Amino acid sequence: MEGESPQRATIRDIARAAGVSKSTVSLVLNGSDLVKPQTRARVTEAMQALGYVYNRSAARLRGAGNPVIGMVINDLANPFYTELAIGIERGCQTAAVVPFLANTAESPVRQAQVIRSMREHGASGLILAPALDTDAAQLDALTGALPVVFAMRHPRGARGSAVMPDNRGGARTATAHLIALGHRRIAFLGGMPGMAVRGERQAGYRDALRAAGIAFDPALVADARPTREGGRTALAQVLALADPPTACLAYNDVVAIGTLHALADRGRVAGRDFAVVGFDDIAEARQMSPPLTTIAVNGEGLGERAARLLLRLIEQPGAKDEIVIGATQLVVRQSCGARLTAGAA
Amino acid sequence: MEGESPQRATIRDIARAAGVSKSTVSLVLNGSDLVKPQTRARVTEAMQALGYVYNRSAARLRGAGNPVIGMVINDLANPFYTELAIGIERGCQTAAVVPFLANTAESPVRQAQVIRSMREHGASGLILAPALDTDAAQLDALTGALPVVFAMRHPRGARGSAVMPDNRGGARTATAHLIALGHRRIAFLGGMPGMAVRGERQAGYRDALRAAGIAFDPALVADARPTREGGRTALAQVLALADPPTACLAYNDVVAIGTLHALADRGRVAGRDFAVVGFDDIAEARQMSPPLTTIAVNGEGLGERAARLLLRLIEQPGAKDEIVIGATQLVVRQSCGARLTAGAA
DNA sequence: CTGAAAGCGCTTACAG
DNA sequence: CTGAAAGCGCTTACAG
Repeated sequence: MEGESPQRATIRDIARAAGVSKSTVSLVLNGSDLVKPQTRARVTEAMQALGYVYNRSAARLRGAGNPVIGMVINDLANPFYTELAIGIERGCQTAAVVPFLANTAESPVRQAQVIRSMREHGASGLILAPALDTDAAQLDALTGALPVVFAMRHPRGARGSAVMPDNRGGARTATAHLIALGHRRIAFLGGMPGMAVRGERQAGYRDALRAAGIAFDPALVADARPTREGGRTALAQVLALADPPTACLAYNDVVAIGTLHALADRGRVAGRDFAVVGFDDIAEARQMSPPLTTIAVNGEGLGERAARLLLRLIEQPGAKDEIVIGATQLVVRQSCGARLTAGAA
Repeated sequence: MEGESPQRATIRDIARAAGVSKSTVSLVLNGSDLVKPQTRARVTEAMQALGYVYNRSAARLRGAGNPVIGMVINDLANPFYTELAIGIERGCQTAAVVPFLANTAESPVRQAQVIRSMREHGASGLILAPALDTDAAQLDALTGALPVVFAMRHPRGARGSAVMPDNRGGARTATAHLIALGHRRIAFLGGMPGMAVRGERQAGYRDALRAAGIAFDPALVADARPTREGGRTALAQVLALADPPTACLAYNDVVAIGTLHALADRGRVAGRDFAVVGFDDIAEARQMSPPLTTIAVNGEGLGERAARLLLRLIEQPGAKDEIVIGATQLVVRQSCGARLTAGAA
């Protein structure tokens, strides 16, 4: 039954065993209907008996078979990017392609290495959540003629498609929500200058302020690394102000969660003593105490769309690059104090 | 400069351009010192000019070059497994190998598919954090003669190496810590019956109870999915007891974090009103409010060791399988109330 | 429906 | 030090 051969069985081994030619075996492998059912059965049996496993690399060398793609993620330790990666992987499943994974940890140097490596390993396309400070020109040189779709960030000037959420619109909605709740001094917390995504979210924040006739106060934006720790320090910074804010929009959920913890440390409760709204809606957001109000971006969905887009680009070499902007949605939970304030209003 | 050719340049293109033979190009590619420096320079220039990228698949077909490996993860959405994956990926970097990634989401069916797929794509070995209810015999058939190293769970009877933490010892230490703090009624929260890792951790918990002469009370163990949500429900279950516990050991950190949130919801503060200890020490644990006392397992380190072990197994086909058990360490923070109780004692 | 032949991009002896 | 030749496991026309 098992008959595990020492060497991996090849197409010619099974041809010999089934008493047919290599071509015939290849035909059944590819599901051709040129093969007589009886022959096909003999071949299939032989494959079972010899424990045959198809060699896709050999097929690909000859120019056939499913592609392999590379996913290059800037920060897998951030739950949002994990969700993105899960979505990409799922998008690949349906097409029976298997993705390479690399985590660059925001290092452009590492990023260059892995892109090179993935190309050498035969990746037919790349999904790239680019590292901070990625140089567009260098990237173009690296990716060559390969289809690439950027996720979340699109390095200015780089060639390629992209899928990202409506950062500006989402931030505008979130801020408007806070304003509707009666807040006038609203901080923008976390993220570092130069982060493109943060720039967009901050623009949405200012849009909403302007629409409500609230002057933008630079003292209310606190830079910090986009981590839980960053959220803590950013909150501390604005709370120390002479005229502190009563609410904040966080750069992302991880930062927002940091602020929630920092609030708890001070014995203040989010949603009652201070309003916080996040961005991303990672799985964790719903689980917090109090549950985090946030802008849902659907990271898995974005990942899946990126995968599908890339697969299409690979299939149709002439296809033009595309930018897809995913819709966002305000998810009201408790950290913004909506119910309380709404009830009081 | 750029000269991106329509077709990918091959070794013979660059041979022609440099005025040498294919063999010579191959030699410089592999860093042989049989090539005159001047010749090497000419070849290297030609590679630059033609934008040559090495085709590792072709090399591997011929039996050379670095391997590619597959990492198959049961639950990438759990931060612990993300850390494991990051470690694996890092372990691969040093050896210049690139890993395939698949997330099985605990589905043995999906797991079988991806293993097959990765073999077809030429993976020379597998790191497997197996899905629940993985059938050892079926798995053995799937992995064939391939080196495999299991991470975290080793399906009973399956062939392969493994790297996992000292679950029993860690749980024993954690429980003993709680006992030393004065607790007598200590719950074991989360995880489902049949999970191997949970069995080990629970055994350690009972070891410590026995050593302290505390009778094991089955009412104090609450099954629940190993998620934040599971942690909430498990805590609710034991708190509803007539004679509720004053402390708990959670199956893992994610569960522990769920209990922390559930406590906060009830206006109780962990470490003062109730002691909680987790298991894994994911990055998040330190960030909680209050910070989570837990058993550090070093997920990234485990992943890195798994990668190294696999690489060694691939390199030395004769090598025997190995089981490596990683040491664990109690990290005392605040959720166990150590300082308070210790001060009071 | 099936077989013989060429070739994908490399590496590896084997000669020179 | 460098070149000609065979072969890794497949697929693809091309004949029969």
